[in-house]
Amino acid sequence: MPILPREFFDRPVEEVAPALLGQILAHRTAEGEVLLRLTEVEAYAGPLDAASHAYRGRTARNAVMFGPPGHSYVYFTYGMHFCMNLVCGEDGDASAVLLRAGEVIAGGELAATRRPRSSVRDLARGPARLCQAMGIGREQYGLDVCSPAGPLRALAGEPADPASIMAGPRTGVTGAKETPWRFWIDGDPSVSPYRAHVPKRRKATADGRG
DNA sequence: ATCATGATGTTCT
DNA sequence: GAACATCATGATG
Repeated sequence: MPILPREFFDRPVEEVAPALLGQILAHRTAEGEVLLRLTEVEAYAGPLDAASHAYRGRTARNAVMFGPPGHSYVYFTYGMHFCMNLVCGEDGDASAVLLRAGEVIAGGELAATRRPRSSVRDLARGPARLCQAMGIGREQYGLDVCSPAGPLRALAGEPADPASIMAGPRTGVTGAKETPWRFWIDGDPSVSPYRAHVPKRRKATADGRG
């Protein structure tokens, strides 16, 4: 299976994101390899996008976003989960595509070991589940997915039929709520349910009740 | 199927 | 201190 060339990622992020649907993410570890067919993604467009991690400029966490395309941006969130992006655009654009869901097409046994209580359908249905099933964590930060010998690679699959690609608002973000940069394959069972962002309530309210 | 809620700790203000 | 690109679970229809 051929690898995706760097030029694939070196385009505007809103163009790369839908093109990623149907492509394959492969991750090889000592335990084996898992292959995932991407079915749902979200585009984030650098410092001008209020929903992007690059919105307030470069930090230690988002540094890889400001580098060349075709690299992985992995971040830790909610105290327990990892999510994974692929850097897009020209070097310095700081745009990236969040990998939200996919279908495990090889290495399902290994993926199931990593998510023992999950049904097959839910193995990579959601960005944090995807990372868990694929074995993605801090160690995979900044890897070049266009490197043929690398452990983490983006492979050329069967691109999704353009007629089956849907677009809508991004999930769980507070800024730029309207921008329809979530893309998914219509009707695919591995696509995650949409959830609008809800601010968390603190334990105690300071308004005198309770 | 939906809804509500607690868990957890890093990052940024 | 507050926010956070989430998930599992338990209640309910």
